[in-house]
Amino acid sequence: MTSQQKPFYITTAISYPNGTPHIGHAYEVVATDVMARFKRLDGFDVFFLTGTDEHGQKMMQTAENLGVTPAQLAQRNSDAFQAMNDELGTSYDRFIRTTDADHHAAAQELWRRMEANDDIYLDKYAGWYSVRDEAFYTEDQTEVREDGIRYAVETDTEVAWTEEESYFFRLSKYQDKLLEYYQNNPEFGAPRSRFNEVVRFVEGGLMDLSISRTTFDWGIPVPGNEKHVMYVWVDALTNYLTGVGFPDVESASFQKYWPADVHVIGKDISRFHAIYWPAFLMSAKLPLPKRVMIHGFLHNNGVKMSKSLGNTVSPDDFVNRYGLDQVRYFFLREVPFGADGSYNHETIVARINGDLANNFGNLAQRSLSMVAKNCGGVVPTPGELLEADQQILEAAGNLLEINRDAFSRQEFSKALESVWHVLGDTNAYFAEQEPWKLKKTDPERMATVLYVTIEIVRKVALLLQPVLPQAMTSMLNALAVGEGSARTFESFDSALVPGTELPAPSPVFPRYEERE
RNA sequence: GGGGAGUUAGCUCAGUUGGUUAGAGCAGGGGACUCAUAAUCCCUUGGUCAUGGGUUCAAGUCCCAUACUCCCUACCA
Repeated sequence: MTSQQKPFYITTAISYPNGTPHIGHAYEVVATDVMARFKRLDGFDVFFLTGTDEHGQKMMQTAENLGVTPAQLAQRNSDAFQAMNDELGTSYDRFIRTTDADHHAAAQELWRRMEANDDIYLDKYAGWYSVRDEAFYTEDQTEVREDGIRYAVETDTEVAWTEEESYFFRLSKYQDKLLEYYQNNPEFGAPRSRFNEVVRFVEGGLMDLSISRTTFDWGIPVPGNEKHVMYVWVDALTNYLTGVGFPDVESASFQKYWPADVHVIGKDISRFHAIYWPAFLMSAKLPLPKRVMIHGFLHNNGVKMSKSLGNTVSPDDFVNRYGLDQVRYFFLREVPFGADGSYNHETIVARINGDLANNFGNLAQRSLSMVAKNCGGVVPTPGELLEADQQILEAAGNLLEINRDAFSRQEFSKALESVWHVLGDTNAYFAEQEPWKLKKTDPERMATVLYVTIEIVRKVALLLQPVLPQAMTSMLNALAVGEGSARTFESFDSALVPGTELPAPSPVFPRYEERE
């Protein structure tokens, strides 16, 4: 890392660890990891933050039910989330926990800054409260039924008029400022349809936000009033600042990385990230993140996962069954990022066998094994390049720019599609040139065709490292590509050196075979 | 109730500021090849672009209506 490298700060949402991780968590983390790896290979100084959001009433309750302390529960499940990250090969730079000491300091400093800006006041939070739901409802969300008791319409639970002292954040003050920011930064929220929902919501008017609680104490105390703990979202969102050194705004880390380039989040929490978070930051007089990328949900065969249906799949099961790189590839290739997606066994196997094993794996294997058998196991020396050679090389050569462009908008499936288009053309090129015939008629021409083919495999392997880190390491090893800068995008436009000795090739992507 | 997105080949989806015979991948059918992971290549069958109107010399692409699907409408990725 040199100081000249451009910084790139990317985050996932932090997970609420009152349960163990599922496919949805894995999906988000993998996508973010791919983005981080891509940027690193492209010469950026990347900081990748992920972690767990451990405070709040639900954690307390879950802990109580399990007969452990909140801290114990948080530790246990946070560890499970970190283990998932490690299993998925996630290249995070820090795994943050909202129970970390520096995070306490950061959240309290954010609070003080908002307070100093006159955006926090003490009032009463009143409404129809359902003890069972732990939620307040507005009058029109409730109804008095025949028994004379008032119920929450949505959940059929009894409600009672309750008043609780609470600090409020002047969110209403930021309505126009937010709309102006959206207007001036049309790429702030993506995809467009999700961002529209956010904008419409703000246009509909913003009410001040209750940002503290007095009914439990598992949280970060409000500075100057220990009776209150911070609302969990004030606490949670601040993690993005803590991760890079806040409250020390003069620190090298904070100076370099803040504001964040991308917050990757799920569609259920877009409001917190695209409305509350920028408002908090405006209030605290801190720069705003550049982009909030909102992804969709994955459904098992179109059906939502649930424990009672018995169709839950843990990331663990997935990886053990299909393989890590295979799962990473499937996540990013199958579903346009931002849209909801569906997965099932057949589709996954089709991707693994069709795309990875057949189109790509086999192309590498057929060309490399010909090199091994007919070129003395070294990178062949190409002769004069014909038009067919130049065309296919040019198509592959364009891939880096195409991928940069797609990645800048987190369009992973588009990026991968462009790569596989070239792989398809390369298979056609290979078949058309018939190097196995040239072996007898024109060995020099054969050498050229093989060279062109394995050079394309090299370019593609470089590009696919973010998605397929393990397999592409093998692939680049098979091409005797050196470590270090030879494996970054800096070397994309260079080429294999004729005469370089190559190891004996073996298939990189096994086909998925059904068990009997 | 209000708001957003969508409805294109069997399946998953592309279709730029409206312009000639609507595309891709997978699946299906036929053929070729033998370097390769029974992989690959070539050819090919599939669409009245949800429905009904309208604007236009010209509409999948703009406008209106209808039907259906999904999502948002204040705290689970």
